[in-house]
Amino acid sequence: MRRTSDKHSKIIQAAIKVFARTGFFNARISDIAKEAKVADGTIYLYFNNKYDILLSLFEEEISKIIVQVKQAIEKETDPRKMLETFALHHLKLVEKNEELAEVLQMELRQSNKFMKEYRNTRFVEYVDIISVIVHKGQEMGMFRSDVMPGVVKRAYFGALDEMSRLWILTPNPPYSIEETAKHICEIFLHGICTDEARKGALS
Amino acid sequence: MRRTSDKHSKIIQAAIKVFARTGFFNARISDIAKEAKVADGTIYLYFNNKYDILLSLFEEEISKIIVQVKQAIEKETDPRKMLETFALHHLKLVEKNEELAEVLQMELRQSNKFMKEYRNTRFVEYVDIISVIVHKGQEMGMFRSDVMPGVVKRAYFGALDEMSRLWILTPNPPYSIEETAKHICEIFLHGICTDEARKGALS
DNA sequence: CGATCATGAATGAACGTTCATTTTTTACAG
DNA sequence: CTGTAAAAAATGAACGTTCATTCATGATCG
Repeated sequence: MRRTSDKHSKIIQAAIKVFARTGFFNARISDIAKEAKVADGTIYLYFNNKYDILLSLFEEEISKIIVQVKQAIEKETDPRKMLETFALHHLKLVEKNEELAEVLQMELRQSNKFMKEYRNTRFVEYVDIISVIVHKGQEMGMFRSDVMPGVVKRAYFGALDEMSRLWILTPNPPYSIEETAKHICEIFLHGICTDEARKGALS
Repeated sequence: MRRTSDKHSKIIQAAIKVFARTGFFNARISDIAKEAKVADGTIYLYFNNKYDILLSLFEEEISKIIVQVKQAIEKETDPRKMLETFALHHLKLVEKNEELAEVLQMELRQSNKFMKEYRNTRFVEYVDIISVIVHKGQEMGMFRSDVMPGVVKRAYFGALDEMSRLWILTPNPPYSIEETAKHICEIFLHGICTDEARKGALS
């Protein structure tokens, strides 16, 4: 195995750039090769095909993210704080690595082919971080026991990911990442109703 | 203009089927032609190119949806009920027209390029239905004035759309559409915290 | 020097789009 | 109502480009 140059990750990093710029289908292998400063053929020494690059990219990068988020969350004891930490981390990715965020968000979902036929366990693992937190909060009597962790995890993830889109798509976003993370977490924790409305007529 | 057969919409409907099945980039014009029972060349009498089909599809179908949702919401007076109605409508699309739901969902994310270029106003109009409701609720003193409608609309939409994915991806979904719509709305209205946690330490 | 790694030109299949030809519709005169 | 000719609509085979992938050759390493 090449060690000194580590072509494998050079290619992955190049692919992130190119996929983010042009999208998976419009990306040429030759573009990735050029970006990675290797020959076209070299890519096929490290990956089976174009799709395999996308797959590996996803596996490797999301694994790193999962580790980081889990570490950050372990530092907290309050499930509410944990949820906020998750939100912050999720949104911060746009700031830290916009190209990766774009690829993870846009390209990986261009077709449900990816989600369907390839049992996407890594992705599930990521979203399950949320449901574990929710469950913990329920055990502590802090979160309502009638909310379904399986729904909350998707809703929370979906809400955050949609916000990510905003930053990816708009040049100068109207909200800061930190305030938005807090805001969304706050909404999920306490809802948008006023206390008066809360007491009043049924939901 | 041909009236009796209306090739335009026949092609659009065929495209929805084919795009849903294979995704935009893997879809062949010849597939759409076959599905619509027209010749390949005929498609180019009605659309400029492949991309134009996607664009038209998007515009036309989302316009119909907007009209329907707005009508349903106008019947309600309570903003909380309006939010629930929106959720129900959004999720119901998977039931009513799964293929369209799939296309709208993945192509929306996929073609962020097209969001950028075309300033996708129809989509914005759809999501703005939510922010209008939130604003109304705030004016009525029913929703907290410190929540930002611009964030809530995205979060709510994102949460719902992520749930849609569940039904599109999983053969036999664990939750019913109606209960999920209610559940998500309920979470956004009141939050997941218990009353005890609410009173306790800060958020 | 044998083995491993890298190269990039050549290959071949795929597919969006065009356009010469055919079919259908329309208009209208007898 | 019928015949007919121009216009409009539809067809699908052919074109030409684009690229993923391969592999014979060359470079580098141990």
